[in-house]
Amino acid sequence: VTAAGGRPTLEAVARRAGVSRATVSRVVNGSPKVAQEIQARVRRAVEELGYVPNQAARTLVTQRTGSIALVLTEEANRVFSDDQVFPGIILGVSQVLEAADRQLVLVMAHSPAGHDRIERYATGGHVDGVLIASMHGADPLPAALAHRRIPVVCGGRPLGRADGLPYVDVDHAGGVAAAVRHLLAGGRRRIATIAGPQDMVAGIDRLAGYRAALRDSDRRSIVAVGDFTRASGAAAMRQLLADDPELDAVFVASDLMAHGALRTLREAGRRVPDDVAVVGFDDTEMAQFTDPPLTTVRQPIVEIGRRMAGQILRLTDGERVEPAVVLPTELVVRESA
Amino acid sequence: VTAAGGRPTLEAVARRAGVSRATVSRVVNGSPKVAQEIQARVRRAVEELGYVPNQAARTLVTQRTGSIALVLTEEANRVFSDDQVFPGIILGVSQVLEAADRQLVLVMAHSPAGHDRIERYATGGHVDGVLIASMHGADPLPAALAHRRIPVVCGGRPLGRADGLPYVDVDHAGGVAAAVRHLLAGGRRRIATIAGPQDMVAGIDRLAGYRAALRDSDRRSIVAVGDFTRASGAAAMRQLLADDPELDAVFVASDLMAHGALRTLREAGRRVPDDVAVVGFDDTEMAQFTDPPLTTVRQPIVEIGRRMAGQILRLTDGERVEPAVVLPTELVVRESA
DNA sequence: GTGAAAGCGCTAACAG
DNA sequence: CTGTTAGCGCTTTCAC
Repeated sequence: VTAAGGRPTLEAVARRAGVSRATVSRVVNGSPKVAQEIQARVRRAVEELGYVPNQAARTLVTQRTGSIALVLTEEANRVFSDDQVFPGIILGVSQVLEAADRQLVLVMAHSPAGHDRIERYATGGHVDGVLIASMHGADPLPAALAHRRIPVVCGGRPLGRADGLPYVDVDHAGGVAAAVRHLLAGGRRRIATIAGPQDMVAGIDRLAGYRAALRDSDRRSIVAVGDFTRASGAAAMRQLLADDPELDAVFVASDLMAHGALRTLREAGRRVPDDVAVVGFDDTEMAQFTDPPLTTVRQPIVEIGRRMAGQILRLTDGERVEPAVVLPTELVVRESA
Repeated sequence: VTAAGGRPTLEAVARRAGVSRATVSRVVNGSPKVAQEIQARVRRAVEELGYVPNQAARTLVTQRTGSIALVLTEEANRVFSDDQVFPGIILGVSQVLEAADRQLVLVMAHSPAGHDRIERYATGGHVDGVLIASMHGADPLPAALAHRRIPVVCGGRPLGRADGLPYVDVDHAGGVAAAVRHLLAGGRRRIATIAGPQDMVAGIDRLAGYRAALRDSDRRSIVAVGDFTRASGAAAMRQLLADDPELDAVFVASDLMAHGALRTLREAGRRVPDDVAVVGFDDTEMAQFTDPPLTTVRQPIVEIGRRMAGQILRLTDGERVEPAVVLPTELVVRESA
């Protein structure tokens, strides 16, 4: 008795081992109450036939899939950017899930239609829980899934009212404050910022952090907004230079934008850090290789993924989790400031 | 009648609409031969109950899952690198699969044990086909899956004898040849190379291409080997400078290593391109922002993903595919050479 | 300890 | 066009 795909079924193994399906099932699932001798016989049959359990059948009865979805609702170019945020999260998540013998199912939704597909996907019982790693706007997906009683954990503090959904984020404000303090301690007087997009938590929180830090020190804020890409950083830096030619420092909300800003400064003939100090955010590997190497704020991206995975595992096991996990950030000083 | 998860079943919808399960199934699956009136009635019931088909049940009978696995068998740090190769492939694959209404299942195997898990995963009928995007050594996985009759497409020419498995790769040799020709045309006489790891196709093919191109021109080859990381590029450049202080050009097998090499050259007081010309490979976004911007070889990473997805879809539909798809590369000239 | 039997929720002939 | 009837391959009481 073999399955449609030509693969052997439980029945086939049972026949070969001369036992019932129930017994084979017990052995395969590691039930302790099966005689040693029979266990051995069954295992041999499994081996010889190359039997592998059919997941669909198993899921149908157990109502569990053993997989967790990681949803990336982003426009293509952002996932494809090299700030390492998404790859880092993916890495952290997969490490933990692999250790827990769960499958990671990466689901991307570029199009708006993709959103529906994902809801159907999760609701269809394809996965036991969902991790949402989008950091954009007020995403309705988390709430929609939660409403369907599907365990959800968000990466990044959810905007809008995804009331009480558990999330994992980093201490943006703390990192920015450290950066600004460092600039002030270095004697900088006109500290500008290149902010990230204001529909993303990272963009919002980092700009807010900058404003708060400057307010404390009584300096005025000088702001340009980018979208976390190098090109936007380069453009924002030009803007800033035009707005205030006297500026002597700039806190840039991402290393990528900082890279762009460095190029603009170079083209404008400003020396870094002599004329203008530059601080980035993310501590990408790249930051060590720019000219000059970038002072930046380190955030534990991979750890975010690990925590998210940890939380969702707990949730799918019916346990409670803390509503918010906020990981620390840290200033890394290099030559640029 | 609702499922264990509290979700409504086909039966529930059928009851509510006053028809049989079969009819509901037809409507849900878009069969044309159902009376308009009844269709409407069923759809309304579906809507009201918030019915979503149970995938496990569907898969159990159709023997199809509608999902494709993309396997990344790499050590963490490489997937986590910012050369954009993996993200690019993921992007391309997901675009095509999304358009075909198939789910992408990303599967990572960092540990050796993970390899087995993946084989079980695919063999367990979790997916209809497998895409393998590892570019390392002679991976046994592709052949193992193929042996299990599971459709497989490789990203990158498989090393070892994964006999006749279809793959998608780029024209490494062609790109390198263009790079070396460009250097020669610029009057460079001592052209070194920083090669990639020699257990990866990209590393092997690019070094072979460099050797072939130089052989044609009668110059001697000067080689250092890195592992595609910036740090290794920096180290290899130091090596090269020690080996041949007179060198006036270097072809680097990846932009990341080229970035590292640029830093070493800067530290050594060599001007680029005046003293030493540098050419990279990959055309990452970063290449436009290095100092100076990097001349490099562009490869259509996203397109690789798209093609892989296209091939696997064909395969799962029982069609034949060409055994090898090789995409063109192109030299992009900027200030560094 | 082990087997028999009853489904999990859905699709796909086959009748009508 | 619609309903009836078998299962898909597995887990899980419940008897023995």
